[in-house]
Amino acid sequence: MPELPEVETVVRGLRASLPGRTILDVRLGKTDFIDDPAALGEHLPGARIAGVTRIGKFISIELESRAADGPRQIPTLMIHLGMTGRLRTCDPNDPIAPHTHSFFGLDDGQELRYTDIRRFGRILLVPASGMSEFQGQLGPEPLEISREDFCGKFHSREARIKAMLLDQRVIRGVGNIYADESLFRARIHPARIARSLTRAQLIALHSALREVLTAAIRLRGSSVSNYVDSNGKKGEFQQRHRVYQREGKPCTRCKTPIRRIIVAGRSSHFCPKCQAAPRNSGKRKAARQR
DNA sequence: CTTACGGCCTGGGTGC
DNA sequence: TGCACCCAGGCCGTAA
Repeated sequence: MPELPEVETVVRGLRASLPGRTILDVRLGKTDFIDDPAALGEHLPGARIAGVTRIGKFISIELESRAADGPRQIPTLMIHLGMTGRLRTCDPNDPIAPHTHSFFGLDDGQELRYTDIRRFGRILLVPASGMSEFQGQLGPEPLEISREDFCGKFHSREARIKAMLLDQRVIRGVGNIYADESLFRARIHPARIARSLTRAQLIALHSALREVLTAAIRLRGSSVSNYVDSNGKKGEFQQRHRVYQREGKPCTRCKTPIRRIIVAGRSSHFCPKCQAAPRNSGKRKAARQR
C-alpha cells in the first residue's frame, strides 16, 4: 500500500519527466473514484505541468496555463493512490494494463496512466482558493514536525497511539506499515493510550518514525500487494520489516513470536515482549465481556 | 467536544 | 471447477 515513502518515490520518479510537459487530452474509463470527472476534461487540456510534489499520501501535480492562453487559474491535480493505485508514464502504444482508468496525453508523445485495481484511490482538482483548506485538513509532515510539536500532539489525547498515527489530521502520510514499524522500534504497544505515554516514549516514537520513513524512502518504499513506483520498479523496504506481516515469526530482538491484533479497526503487528501491553487492558476486556 | 465502532466501496487470494 | 469468505485504507454515520 502506498504510504508516505512509496508516494515520495513515485513523486520523485514523475518529477524526472512531467514538469514542463503540457497535457493535451484526457480520456477516462471508470470514474467513480474521481470527485468531478467532467472537470478534468474542462481544466486539464492545454495546461502545463509546473511541478510534482507530495502532500501526505497525495501526489500533487501543479498546473499553469501557457502564456498564449493568458492568465487563467488552473486547479492542482491531486491524486491519492489508495491501496492499489499506480501512476506512470508510458508510450501510448504500450499494452494497457487491466484496471487502467485514466489516460493523460502529453505533448512529448508520452502518456500518463492511472491504474487502480480496487479503485480505493481518488482523483480531484483543488483550485488555488481551496488549497489552504485542503492542507488544513491534514496534520504536519512527520519528517518536518519538531520533537516538541510532536509530543504536544499526543500528550493529552485519550485515543490509542496507533489510531492517532493513522489519523491524517494528526500526522499526514503514515499508514499501517509505518505505524507498526515505528511503534516496534519505539517499543510502544499499539493499543496504548497516547496520554499515558511518557515524554521519553514520545521522543522515541518521533525518532523511530523519522528513521523508519527515511530508511524506507532510501529503499524506494515497501512492495506489498504489488506496489511499484512510476518506473514499474519494486521497493525494497519490505525486507526490513520487523513486525508488519510477520505474524508468528520470531521477533528480531528477542525471538518471541510476533502477534497480530486489531487496533483501531486495523491489523496491528507487534512483539508482545518488547512492546508491553497497556496496564489494565486485561481488566477492561473482562469488564466488557461481563 | 472526543473517541469507538461498524459498514461500505472493490476484487485478488485462499481454502474448501 | 466453482464459490463463499476474508481483507485492505479511507471515509462516513451513529453511538456513547
